[in-house]
Amino acid sequence: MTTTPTVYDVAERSGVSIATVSRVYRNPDSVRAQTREKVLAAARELGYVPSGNARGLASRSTGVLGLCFPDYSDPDAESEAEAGVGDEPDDNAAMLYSDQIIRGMERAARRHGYALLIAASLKSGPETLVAKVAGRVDGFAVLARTVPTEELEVISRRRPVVMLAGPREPGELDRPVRLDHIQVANADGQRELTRHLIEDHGLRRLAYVGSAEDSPDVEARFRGHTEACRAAGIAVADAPDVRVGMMTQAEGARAAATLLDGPGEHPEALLFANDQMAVGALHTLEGRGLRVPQDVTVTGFDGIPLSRMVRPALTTVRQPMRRMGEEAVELLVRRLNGQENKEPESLTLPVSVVRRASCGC
Amino acid sequence: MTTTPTVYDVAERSGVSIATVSRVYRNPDSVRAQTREKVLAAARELGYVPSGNARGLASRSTGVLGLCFPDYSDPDAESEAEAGVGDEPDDNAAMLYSDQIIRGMERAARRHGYALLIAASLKSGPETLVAKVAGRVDGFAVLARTVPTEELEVISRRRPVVMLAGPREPGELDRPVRLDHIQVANADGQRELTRHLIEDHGLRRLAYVGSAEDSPDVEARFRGHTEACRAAGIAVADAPDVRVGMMTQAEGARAAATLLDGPGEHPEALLFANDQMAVGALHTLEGRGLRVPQDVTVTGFDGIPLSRMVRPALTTVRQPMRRMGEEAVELLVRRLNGQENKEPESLTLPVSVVRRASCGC
DNA sequence: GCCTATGGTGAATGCGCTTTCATCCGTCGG
DNA sequence: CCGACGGATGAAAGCGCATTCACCATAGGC
Repeated sequence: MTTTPTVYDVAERSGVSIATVSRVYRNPDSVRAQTREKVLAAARELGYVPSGNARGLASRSTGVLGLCFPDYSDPDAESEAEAGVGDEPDDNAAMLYSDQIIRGMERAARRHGYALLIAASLKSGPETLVAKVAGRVDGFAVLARTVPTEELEVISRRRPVVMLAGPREPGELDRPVRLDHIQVANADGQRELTRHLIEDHGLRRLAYVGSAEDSPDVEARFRGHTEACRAAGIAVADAPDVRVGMMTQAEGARAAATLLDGPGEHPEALLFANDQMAVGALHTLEGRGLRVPQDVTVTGFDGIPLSRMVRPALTTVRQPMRRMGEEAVELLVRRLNGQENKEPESLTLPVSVVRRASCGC
Repeated sequence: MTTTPTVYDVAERSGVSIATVSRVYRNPDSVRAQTREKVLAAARELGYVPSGNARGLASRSTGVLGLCFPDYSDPDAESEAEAGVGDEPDDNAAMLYSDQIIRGMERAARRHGYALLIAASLKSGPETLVAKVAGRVDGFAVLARTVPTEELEVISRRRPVVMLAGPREPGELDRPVRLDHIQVANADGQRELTRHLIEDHGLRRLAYVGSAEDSPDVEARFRGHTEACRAAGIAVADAPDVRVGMMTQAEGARAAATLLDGPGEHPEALLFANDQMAVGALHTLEGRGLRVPQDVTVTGFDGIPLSRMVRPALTTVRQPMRRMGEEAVELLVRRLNGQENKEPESLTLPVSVVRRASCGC
């Protein structure tokens, strides 16, 4: 690897100008076949690989879309899993959320001729994410509040940005940042699920487990739950019955214990704001000899693969995460094709209640 | 979006030179705090986002690593899944192979300060992949034979490339392309698993199901199987007992049926070259009222999450896919840090037999 | 009080490519 | 036989940044 060959080298070797070399790659038909072959041969001999940077710089576009997502990784769980001790259910399942989005975006991006640049937010350097992603892509998606609002504000003035889940309009109330936005019908889904438990299964004593973080998604889910309860004349508190720190299996197991150990009769149904926690609860219940759904009903939210693998299979609300990734790309592509100054769009994807064994269906 | 601001605009607005603006981003400490603030303020006002392209061009590196993987997508399965009809087990599980690698690479890349550019191979334009990925990254990994050997040959002369799984040295025999290479101990794993069935469970009539494609991985697994059989004095054919086209659940189910319907006593154990097929076989067996493992033993290979969710849980060989992704990044990073002209490395990652219910453990 | 460090800054160059615009040559109509 | 015309190619001007190198001021050192 002395010095990597450039258009100049290829041009010289094939006896043409750099403009022609460029044409061979960008618009082969505009070059005489014979000339083209000469150039390609020279390129092959030299091991010429066009510089994406130079190309992007000169043409003012990269052909790459980006995705920023939060740093879910738990270093401890990670190393433990790597060590090969036991199966790593939590980790595998937990990742699927962002994985599905990646998958969806990748596929849609490919259809439109884009590649996908992914980066998890690093809490390190100040402008790390901006530099790493925003500067290298034509547009990108951000998972919830991965990127500081202020940065988003600056970037979104120059590049299409679509926010996935999370708040509709981040930023101060007086100066909101308006972005394209895609979310799922969290409230609708949970409302329907709760309604199902109440009306179809005749359950009345429901307990809801949400998260402590300020998550618009979880709030919306709880709101749906509340609405369904109110509609059925069931009293509900203003806040979830239990709030956990992280929405993991371990926390779900703990929350279940808390609810069962509470005063009075235990709830007939434990509703969790995600599947992870619900699965954790299943373990707790099994450990205590309580049968699901005969003794207690358990439900989740998300529809991760794990939810249908556990016994009993989990009744949950399926989120179309892959579709969300795809829609994000579609939106970005639309923006890049001349819709720059249209008003921000907000898309709400429908969810579906998946009735499985854990609610008695 | 009139014209996007550049260093020049920021420089002018803050009354400094472009060199200083550049310093503010690349090496903040080398600029007086007061000057720095001025610059950052101007940048904020203008909505300045440094151009990754220009940066990469000037500094001759991108800070991005790449991954090319095959286009697994099955459009039909896809749309069906999106339509929401039923759960989509096959799809979810099938993707995990590359997802795990992505995850591993992403994480390792992040640790080293790189972002990850992913692209599935498109059979379209000639130099698509090269242009899209190779030109934009500092180095990249290729999953098996995703990229035409000839392209790889050219690219690898200029960029670190590591091949994941697949052949050790692609290319013509007389002119092999030597790349860094990471694989798993396919033969070891299968040998150990087969040995386990023979010695620990006393099974003798084993049937192996592989794939028809020319896959070095599957070949290696079958070789391990063969060795274990020979070592135990059991006769085996030169080829798998059944070869399927794609290694899917459906094909696995079909293969199981074929084996059970064969002449004479049916095999005591069905060994599959991956988990997908084994899971499919489980369905077939259940449908016929055969108990696993009492009537038939079933094993897989890969250790995908699905393998432990099914009933009975599948005995299999776990591949450290995530680790493979991580090692790929480590290798690339090492190359990028001055090991350019070292001999190609080949790394074989250990696998582990996971004994679960489907073999009687 | 002169000379040398030292830290902060600006001028200028080049990274490798795309993209007009101009040029050249051969061809065709008159 | 001449000018117009069209296709293939070359010349040259950036694209936005990093990076010497030179420069200037100030701070010490003698």
